[in-house]
Amino acid sequence: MGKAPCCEKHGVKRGAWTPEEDEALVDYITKHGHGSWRTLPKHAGLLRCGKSCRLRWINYLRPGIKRGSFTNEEETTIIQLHAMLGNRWAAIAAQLPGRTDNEIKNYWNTHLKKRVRQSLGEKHPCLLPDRNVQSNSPSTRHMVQWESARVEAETRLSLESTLLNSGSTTKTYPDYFLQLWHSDVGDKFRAGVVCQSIVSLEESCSDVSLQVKNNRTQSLKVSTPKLEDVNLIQEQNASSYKLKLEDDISGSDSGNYEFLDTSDSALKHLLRMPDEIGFLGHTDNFLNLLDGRCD
DNA sequence: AAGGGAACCAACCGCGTACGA
DNA sequence: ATCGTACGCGGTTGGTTCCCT
Repeated sequence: MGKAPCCEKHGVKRGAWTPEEDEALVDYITKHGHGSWRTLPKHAGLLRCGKSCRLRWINYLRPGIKRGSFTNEEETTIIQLHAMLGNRWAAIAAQLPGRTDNEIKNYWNTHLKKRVRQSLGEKHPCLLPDRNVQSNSPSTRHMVQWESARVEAETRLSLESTLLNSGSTTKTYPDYFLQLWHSDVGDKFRAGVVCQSIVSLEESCSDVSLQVKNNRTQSLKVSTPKLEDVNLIQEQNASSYKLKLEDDISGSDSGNYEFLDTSDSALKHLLRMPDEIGFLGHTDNFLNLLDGRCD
């Protein structure tokens, strides 16, 4: 089916919003609610497309938006959640009241990614793509980007595999997701925070994507648990969890670069993670979880 | 002082999906 | 079941500001 254009291109203003436009948008939404974003600009007397209005409202004008620099606690939360969720900015933003996905995404790309990479590079150089592979050739750069993505994906998969094996070992680490589960962020998930935002989180991870080689992608629909199921999720036993994880992983073939979108599966498993699963180590900083992988 | 590159961030674009007809 | 529409999300762009030489 054809994709409908988001808005008429002619007669629609673009670029930075003026204070007058902001005022008009705020006034209208305050009085009438946003209703249909598509028709809102017309009703509010704005020469903007609905999409633009929605973005402006959500990212800037909405009440409760927290401006200014991120606190250390927020930074830590972002880093830890990103380790679990990947680039699911909306899901991460759901854990940071007053922060928008766009803001978090920008902050990650401009501040945190670099810092985390630096930190990883110092402690765990093997997790970074080969720094010697640098080229101005577009094709080579493209390959480097692919390789970088593949390394990251394999690292995630490897960590998840380690989780599987942990049942038969008494080694203290590295139960990546389990440790995260028992970290500060995991505490928040288990406590009320996860209940408040469970809907948005579940919405954002309602599909598990299966990356197939040759860039073919197919979607595997999974059912979205209802709020009342949250308690049940907590009660699932360790063996069923492990079996589920094994099922997911056995369908992938890391050698051929077929792998689960472990960001999604990780969150899904986290939300189903039973308390009974024990783990013997604990650390607040997820970077520490990688200790021992490179040594 | 100037200009060039880097950093930052608001806004845009395209895709996937939910939902109603 | 199919199609059309609207919405939400993540990636990307481009304008502005900052910083260094």
